Amino acid sequence: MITPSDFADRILTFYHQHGRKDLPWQQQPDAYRIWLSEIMLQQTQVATVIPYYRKFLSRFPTLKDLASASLDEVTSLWSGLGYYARARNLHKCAQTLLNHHDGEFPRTAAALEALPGIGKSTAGAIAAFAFGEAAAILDGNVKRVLARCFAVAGWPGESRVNRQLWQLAERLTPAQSTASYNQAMMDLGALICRRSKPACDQCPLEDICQARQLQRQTDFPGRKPRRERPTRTASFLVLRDTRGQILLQRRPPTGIWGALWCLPECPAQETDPGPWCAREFGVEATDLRALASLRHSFSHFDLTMEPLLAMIRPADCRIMERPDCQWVSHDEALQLGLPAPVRTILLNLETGE
DNA sequence: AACGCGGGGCC
DNA sequence: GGCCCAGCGTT
Repeated sequence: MITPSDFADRILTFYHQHGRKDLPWQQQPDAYRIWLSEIMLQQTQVATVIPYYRKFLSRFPTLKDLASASLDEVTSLWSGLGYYARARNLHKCAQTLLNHHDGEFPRTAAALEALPGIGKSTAGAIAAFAFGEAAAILDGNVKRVLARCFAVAGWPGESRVNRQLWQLAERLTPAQSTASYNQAMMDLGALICRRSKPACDQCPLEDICQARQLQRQTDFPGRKPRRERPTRTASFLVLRDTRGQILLQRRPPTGIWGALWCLPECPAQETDPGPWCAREFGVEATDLRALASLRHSFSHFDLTMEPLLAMIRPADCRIMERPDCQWVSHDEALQLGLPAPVRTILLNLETGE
């Protein structure tokens, strides 16, 4: 079995030869930029994150700017990136730092982990990249590299497997050059030790990788047990007044699309959306017309969305007075924090009529 | 159509 | 500590 120091040497050599050193958040690697990028990189690939990262940094150059922004503005910039709890936690974390930490990030992984949206791996990444702490990380890339190299069987979602991988990660992470090592492990997972078609001939661990010796690379890490995904259907109302304004409703603060602006969702059991509209919003919807339905998948169910276009009678246009609702123009709507499929429905409205 | 991806919240 | 929740992009 390879010694931790030989392992780290190989990874660091790989870093110097092939590691990514030109990512946007590596240019001025302060804690704010590292944190922002790490939160975005949870569940999301580098290529997707880059435009969002630039947008955020340009609108919120400092932690203070982010903390003093409204949640609405943060979710609006986050719109389309998914897992919106990350945006809520990002905003909350910025305010916590301003209010309780003198506007500074704590400098240890242990203290970082206490902040909203920062778990063990993200804490390790920030501590290592921003402050040089010898903290281990275990993101999806590192899990794949370690699971293959050491043939760790089982799905990392199982706590036994997760513990084993953390133990390996911590044992192998070097006390020096930790940031380069961590970056290299992520790069190795993302570029070489890919989920499918790993480029083993370019891997610095090729000769010691147990999965490769077994010719079973893609069996590691073990897959998440399959579960069937139910399908739900719901109608979403595009209520338009005579001036072409549209009614949007804010989602509850947590849960699906939490705190985002959405088209009013008419429950599936409502056979006739007209009366529901009258009860719920006190408006009379006329000229109901079905728009093209779309399928949207969540991690644990599929949603068939059936958009319904309806007119609001002129007399009803402004009777709507609810704090969770607003009438907006088409263009204003697109500026808000909308779930991706709602954005699609509104964009189709322009072209698809 | 499957798969992969970190963390929070609840019990 | 175990279980559920969550939204995209990629393959």
